Amino acid sequence: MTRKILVTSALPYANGSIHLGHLVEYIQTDIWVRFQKMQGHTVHYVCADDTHGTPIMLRAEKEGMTPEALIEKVHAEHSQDFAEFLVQFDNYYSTNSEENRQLSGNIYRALKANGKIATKTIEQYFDPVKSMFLPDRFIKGECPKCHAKDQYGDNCEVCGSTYSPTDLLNPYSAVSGATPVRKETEHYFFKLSECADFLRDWTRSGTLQAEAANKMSEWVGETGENKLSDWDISRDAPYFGFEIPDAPGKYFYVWLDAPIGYMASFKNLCSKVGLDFDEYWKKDSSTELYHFIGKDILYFHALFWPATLEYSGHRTPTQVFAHGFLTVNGEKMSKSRGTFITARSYLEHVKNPEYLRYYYAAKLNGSMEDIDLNLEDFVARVNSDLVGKYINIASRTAGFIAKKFDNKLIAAQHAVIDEMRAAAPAIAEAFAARDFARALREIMKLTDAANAYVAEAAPWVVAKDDTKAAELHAICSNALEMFRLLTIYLKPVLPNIAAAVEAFLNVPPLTWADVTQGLGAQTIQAYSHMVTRLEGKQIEAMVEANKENLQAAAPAKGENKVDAKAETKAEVKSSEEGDYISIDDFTKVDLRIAKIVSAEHVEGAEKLLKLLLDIGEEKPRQVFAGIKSAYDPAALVGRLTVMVANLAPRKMKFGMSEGMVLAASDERGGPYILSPDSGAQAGMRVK
RNA sequence: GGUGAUGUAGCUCAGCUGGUUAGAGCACAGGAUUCAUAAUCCUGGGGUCGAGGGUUCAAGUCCCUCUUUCACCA
Repeated sequence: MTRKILVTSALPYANGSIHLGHLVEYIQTDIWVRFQKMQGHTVHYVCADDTHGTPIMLRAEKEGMTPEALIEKVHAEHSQDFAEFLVQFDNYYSTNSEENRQLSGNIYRALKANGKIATKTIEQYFDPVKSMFLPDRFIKGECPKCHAKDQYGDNCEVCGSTYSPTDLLNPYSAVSGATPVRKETEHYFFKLSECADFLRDWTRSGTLQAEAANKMSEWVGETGENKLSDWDISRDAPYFGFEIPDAPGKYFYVWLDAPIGYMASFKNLCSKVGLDFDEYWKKDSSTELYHFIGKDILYFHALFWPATLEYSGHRTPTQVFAHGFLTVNGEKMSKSRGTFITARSYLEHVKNPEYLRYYYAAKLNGSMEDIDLNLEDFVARVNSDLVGKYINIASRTAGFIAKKFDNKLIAAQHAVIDEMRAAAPAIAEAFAARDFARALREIMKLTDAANAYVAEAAPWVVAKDDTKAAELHAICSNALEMFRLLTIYLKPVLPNIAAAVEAFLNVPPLTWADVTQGLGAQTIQAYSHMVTRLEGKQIEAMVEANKENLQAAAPAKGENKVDAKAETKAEVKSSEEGDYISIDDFTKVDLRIAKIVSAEHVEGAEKLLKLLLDIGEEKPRQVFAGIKSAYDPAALVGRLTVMVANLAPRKMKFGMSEGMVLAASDERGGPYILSPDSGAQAGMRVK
């Protein structure tokens, strides 16, 4: 029976590049989709860039471009990266689309008609300098529990406690540095609390992996527990997103319209190729809908999303497949170790995307466990399995067919071939269950059997005896039939190699059904090598290159809005490592607490503020600091900060600069100047 | 802190509802082979299955405590 299947991967945030962590998901999904297509099913694989929200708005502003221009640029980069990794979307769209605006509006109206929308006035922090309400991530301050400084508005990374931004002590805006004020605002809520019974049933009805269902039980609670609270789906202007239809100045929170982006991308596909949108999304649809996601966004896909669909009159997902994260060499990806590797960087150094596809496939088993990219193992595994075993079967036998038989095969027949055919259902089952690791173990076992067959049949011996030409012909034809069968099994993982094999064997694109059809008496093309070995040097170069990127304080690396936090933690950790300096090196730097006596704009300077800093000397130091973009001079006067007091004075266009103010920044924001704890006095040595 | 996962040979991983001397690939050692971009085949060494306790005729597999690593806590 031909199934109609709609598949999605999570939408990457249009705020950074695709990296190897992202690719776990797209490669996993792509393999599954290609497998299902080979089965003859009708499959549509759609995705899109997730383009809305405060981080995009602020980044566009920082880069001096419109959000639309930013997301267009990123969309082109993402599309290119995916294409080169052979991730074959049927449509790769954007959440900032007309289809999405309409669908989001329609769903909102349907939810409202269903009594699932409520409004509530809440009090939130407001940045008086930027005139905007601040998301939790953009408020920092002192942890109310452990008093650690500079913690985010939702939880403390030092003591791990969670709280709301209004609990923070001495809060400040991470956008402008200004002290935020509390301000009331009306927000729109989706009444998730009323959906508990539905969600309890839905999450336990086989739509989730067992581990994920457990996790959801924890969140949904038992009947009567009322663990779910309503979901805040609105944000105030300024916000880059969709304005709520009947609420001027209010915008849909990015996580409301992001999953609707799946629908919008599909709708766009429908208009291009003439599909029936409603057939796939109507309430009683008989089609199948699968979402591949990372375990970090289960909450959105297993609670908000099915509830949104259910109560807006749509079908709910058939299944949600969550996968784990990627570690590199057993640790979180780290920029300082050079293991925070972008898709682009991989393509530049390693080039062949199928190595990575194969390695990921060999590790993925359909569970939520993290998978490890061990770079040494990667090289060994790819070379051994792909080149040494699989490709070798053709490489070692095709020569005889060319030299002795004018590239003609004879019909193949052998017990090993039968064994390979018999394995097809088990391999298919493993692929379908997303246990690619098991599928590949089976396939490599068969590959070993093929090589053992060739070794035992010893065609190079048979070839020396002209009376045994028929035997030689049979051996090599058998081996190439085995090679063809293995290619069918590997095709979802290695589409390019499979295409090369199809050309070599002179056959139309292989499908799963071709397992039962023998190659027969067939003329093939001359063999040319299809895969070269991966050199350890390429990996080393890639890692080195990614280390260099860090020092260049380079362009934004990829981050999902949810990934972003994980990355923050990783960086905190990694900064403790790396090369060491001696204490003597450090004490050469004379760091002093400085009081900002005055701060003013510098005429003609785009980035600079002129500061006068009191460090206990007779006369305050004059320092030019490149912090104009983030600080209002008036807000700086009177603050304490840290300066380098023994930096050689430097003559600048605007006057002498007699030191340097320390500030933190990277692609996530900044600069943020430092502040000492209360009690510090101007002139104190920092050591 | 709470919750869910996780810890099996040097490395990466299998081990289903508990049942013979714990498996694979890679790496390593010895042998064979030379068709294949040193690939392939055969043989072998190597693990008190994170630690401790318990249930059972029998536990890597179930229960408890501790511990490692990861994630989530909207």
